[in-house]
Amino acid sequence: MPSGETFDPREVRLEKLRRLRQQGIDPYQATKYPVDHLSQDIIANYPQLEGEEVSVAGRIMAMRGHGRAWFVDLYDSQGRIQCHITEDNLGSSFRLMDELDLGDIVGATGTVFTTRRGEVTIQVKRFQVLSKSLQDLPDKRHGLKDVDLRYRQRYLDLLSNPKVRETFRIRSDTVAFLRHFFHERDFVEVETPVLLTMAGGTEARPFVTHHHALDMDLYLRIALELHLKRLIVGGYDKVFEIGRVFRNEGISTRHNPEFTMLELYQAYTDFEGIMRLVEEMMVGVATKVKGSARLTYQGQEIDFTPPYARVDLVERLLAKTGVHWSHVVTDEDAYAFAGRLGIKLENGLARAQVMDKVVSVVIEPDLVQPTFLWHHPVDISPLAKRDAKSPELTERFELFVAGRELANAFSELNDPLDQRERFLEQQRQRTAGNQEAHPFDEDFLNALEHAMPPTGGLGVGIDRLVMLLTDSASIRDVVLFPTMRPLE
RNA sequence: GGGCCAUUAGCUCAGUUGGUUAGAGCAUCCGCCUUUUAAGCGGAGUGUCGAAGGUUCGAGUCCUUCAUGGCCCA
Repeated sequence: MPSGETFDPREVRLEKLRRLRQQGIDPYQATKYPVDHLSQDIIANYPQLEGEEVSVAGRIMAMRGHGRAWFVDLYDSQGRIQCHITEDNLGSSFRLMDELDLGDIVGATGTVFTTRRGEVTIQVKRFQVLSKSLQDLPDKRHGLKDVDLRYRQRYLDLLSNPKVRETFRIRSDTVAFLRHFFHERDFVEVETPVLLTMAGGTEARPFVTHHHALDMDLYLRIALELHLKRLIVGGYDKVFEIGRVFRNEGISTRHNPEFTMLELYQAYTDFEGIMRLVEEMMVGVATKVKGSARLTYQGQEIDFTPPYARVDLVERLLAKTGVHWSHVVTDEDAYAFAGRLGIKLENGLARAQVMDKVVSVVIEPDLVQPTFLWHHPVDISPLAKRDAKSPELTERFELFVAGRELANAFSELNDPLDQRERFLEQQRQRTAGNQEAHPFDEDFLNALEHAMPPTGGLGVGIDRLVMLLTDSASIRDVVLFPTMRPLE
């Protein structure tokens, strides 16, 4: 290698940057470019735009040199537009092409024409380097494949894998649809606290943080439920929140420590009213973002056309195992039951947790088409209203699709004395060592004692919904920056 | 937490039974080329083979530990 030369990509690009600056061109000085067209709009409106001058800007993703001319593929937010840059048109500034690299951001202005091969192209009259890239791009054919790098350097994943941009566009469309859907139905969108002195609303281990000025530990929320119900007590009839919740548990293809929940509460309706709302919501969102009520998830055809099947939890468990829920009384009974079914479990779980696990193994995988699993026993539903005919059951349902829980809903428990009893039971479990047991929330009880109207509530895992809509196998494919261990 | 798998050039990947100086395509560098498009032609070859130990005359390859990720189980 001759002295002074280098093949190190970053050094080569830094050298080009130095040469540009020697010519009085600072590629980071531009503050704007008069963009008047996007790539696909030019292609779509070609016949009208032929011969017209347009200005575009974007990233150089490919360059094909032909002596005193270049073809450059410029990518903007819509996609690709080809530019033709010739010495005839550029004159002395043509030599700037020697200092360009793949990945640079440029603005180009010129007239629209088609090449001999029929591709709509901009005959560039002038161009400007808007930002110089000092790093190589991922492979232009294969994109970025390394899963670890895709998540850690999502910007490279996005700019080299078009399908990833599409996934997150669908995520944006999904959330936008839901907001519109609920605003249209007179729900009030609210924001409730993330930092709490106790984390309730479901059973999960919270993250703990510390407030220095108050010198006290605070918990990150694990659900939105208890604050939203306080707002129903406060007089709103319909509220919803779309927000991040945090659960301090394992990481898997279905679990990220932080994820997005939709929760809503509607006064003067019950879980059957919420079922109808869920059916409308699901068929609506699928139609909006996929163009159809039917979609394919991991090879399975899913049809969101209502009405959805309803499966009684206790009856289905009896049919599948020959055992009635009420005959499993103690923690030991539950472990023995699970053991007979060949379900391996860690030690130290309470009966309700064991039974939840049994249900997830025995019943849930079969629920491929949208199905409401309903009438959960009260002992695994500490915030749900009892079924009037069978007080050991609740007016609760979970929506399952492709064998996975997508939504959880119930007629909300508004009997403050019953709620107090259930918190006490949870407190007993906590004392017995169940770290996920629901905390005792006196202020929430106080709210209920001021009377909460009969209310239906719903929680939807937005990430799992987006997984379905984008046919994504892992939650990490629908979270832009999933939680990762740091390197080193 | 357990099992299996992966980690080789900037990117995507080969690398045989342990055997010479570790390869290909893209990207990069030099030269030619004014309607190409996986442009083309000629030339250059970039590396802590994830990390650290070990076995061996000899390790990308075998062994141990560790790191990160994936899949399955919990």
